[in-house]
Amino acid sequence: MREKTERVIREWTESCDAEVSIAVLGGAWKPSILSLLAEHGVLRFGELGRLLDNPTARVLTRQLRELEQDGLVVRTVYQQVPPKVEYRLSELGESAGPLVEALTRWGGQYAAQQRAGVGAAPSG
Amino acid sequence: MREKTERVIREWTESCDAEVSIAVLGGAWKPSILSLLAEHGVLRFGELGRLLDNPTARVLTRQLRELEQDGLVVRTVYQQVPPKVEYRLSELGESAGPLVEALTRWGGQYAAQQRAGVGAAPSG
DNA sequence: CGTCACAGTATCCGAACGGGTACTACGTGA
DNA sequence: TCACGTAGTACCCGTTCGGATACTGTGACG
Repeated sequence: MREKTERVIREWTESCDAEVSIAVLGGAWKPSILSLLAEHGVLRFGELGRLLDNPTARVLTRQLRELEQDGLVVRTVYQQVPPKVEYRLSELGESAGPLVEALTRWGGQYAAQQRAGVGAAPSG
Repeated sequence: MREKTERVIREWTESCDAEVSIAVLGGAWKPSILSLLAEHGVLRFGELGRLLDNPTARVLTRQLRELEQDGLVVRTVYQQVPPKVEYRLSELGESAGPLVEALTRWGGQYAAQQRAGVGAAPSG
């Protein structure tokens, strides 16, 4: 587990468990990474980068490492050249699937509503 | 809508709608604020502070303002002394209820599992 | 010998965020 | 006259985060 995740679990009372979810899922690209792995099963580092919007290797690496430390993804290194590294969901990562879907659904509705209705909704 | 929320909606492709949810819900205390407002209906600034773990007024104010700008909470000021300000959920804020619950549930399970099983789970 | 593919690492930067302390407005009541 | 209560605001600080750029290791290929 990441130090940050551990700190959040320790310092927030149990009434704030949602903070834990956000600590784990709330990094750039993380929900997308989880969705893609849920969809494709196994993906290599480069494939993930291409399926996302080409984040810098620095950023993608960090997100994947954090997800790995938090136990959501499994990283498999094949000792060969050129390097080959595969990522897939752990059981814990799979358990987050419905939550990521819920985030996606609500976020999509919210975005659509805001795009359409900023100050325009005739509510009376 | 906050500038940040707007930027997230603009800059992330629709496949990453979950980022929008996290942009809106992902601030210190925000899920807790929404839960409390869902439970109590209406709460004053000071009541919220006491029900949470007494965040500084600075922090609580900012979270509430952001939630207000993002359209999740409604702020009502009563012109009287000493001041009285009430917060309640908007319809949009209520629509986030199930999502916050899902975050809380998964986060709680995750935290419990990590507290119990860090390196201890006998899986074989 | 140089180049390519792949999966990173090293270093740096600016913005954003949480949080701490001090201060404010204003009518009431001792 | 002074403190009280409420709901903040102003100012500052340290950390974290996303991101840009440059560099690395290594075997195969030409």
